Amino acid sequence: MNIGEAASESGVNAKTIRYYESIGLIPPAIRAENGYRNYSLFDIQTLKFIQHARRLGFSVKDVGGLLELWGNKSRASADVKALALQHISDVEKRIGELESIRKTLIDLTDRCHGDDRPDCPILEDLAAGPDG
Amino acid sequence: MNIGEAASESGVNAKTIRYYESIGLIPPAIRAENGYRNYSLFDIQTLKFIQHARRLGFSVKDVGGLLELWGNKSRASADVKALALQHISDVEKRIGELESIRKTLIDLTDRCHGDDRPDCPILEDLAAGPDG
DNA sequence: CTTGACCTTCCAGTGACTGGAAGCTTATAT
DNA sequence: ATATAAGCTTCCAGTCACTGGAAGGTCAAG
Repeated sequence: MNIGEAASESGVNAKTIRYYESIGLIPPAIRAENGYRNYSLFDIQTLKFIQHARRLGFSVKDVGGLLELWGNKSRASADVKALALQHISDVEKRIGELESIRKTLIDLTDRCHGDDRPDCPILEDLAAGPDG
Repeated sequence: MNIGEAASESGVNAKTIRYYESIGLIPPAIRAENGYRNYSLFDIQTLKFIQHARRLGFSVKDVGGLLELWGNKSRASADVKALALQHISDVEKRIGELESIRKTLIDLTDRCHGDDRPDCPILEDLAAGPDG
């Protein structure tokens, strides 16, 4: 399977596949006689795994760790769970930050009349800061 | 005021201040005879404004727009409000995505026993995909 | 036999900084 | 006075995870 087909099968962009190879996330693809990369069904499976983990917000580095655990028959599920739990905690932290930002923004926009008059509490508060 | 003091007064890293100058977010600082950048209280105010807007997750480009509106006496508050409302919608979208990711991750980790046995639903589901 | 769709490599750009090197200037301690 | 440390300058490189584009080789269809 050429890289284009591998891309559409796995859902990972061809350019991204080459990129993953270049950073060592996946091993170098076997080449055909013409130099084209050749992918097996297992490679597609790996790419899909990567895609799913990335969609869940795992960093590429974390995905590397997950791939290793995935390929390692003797790994403990505790290792995987630890990585996932840490990621959940990161995600929750980020959600909390965004919620707080959202609250502030809604508060600001509620107080801005939003017409053609020039005075604007949003700008005033940005100038004054969170406590002003 | 030198850049170091401007940094601690405004809360914006000295390196970041130079960066903002280099990309044109702030005008080039006036220089002292020794070549050092010199900042006024108004500059500090501007840097604080930038810092607050960045903390609320506005992109640097958006901050540029806000700064313009802030400095433009004839601007309409509607313009500011529109920018803020768009940003709220972006933030909410991102929160939604993260919530969905969080749900999936919690579901996965709940089903992973997390001990020293090697079988792990997290890895299995990452391999199988969101529907598998 | 040519067109167009693939594939290859390599380089550059994105956003928003951050780190570090090399070389000034200034302030402090002795 | 001098040594040292802190602070300033510029410029280049690296981060993260791609993405776009140029220049060129290969392949299948009309």
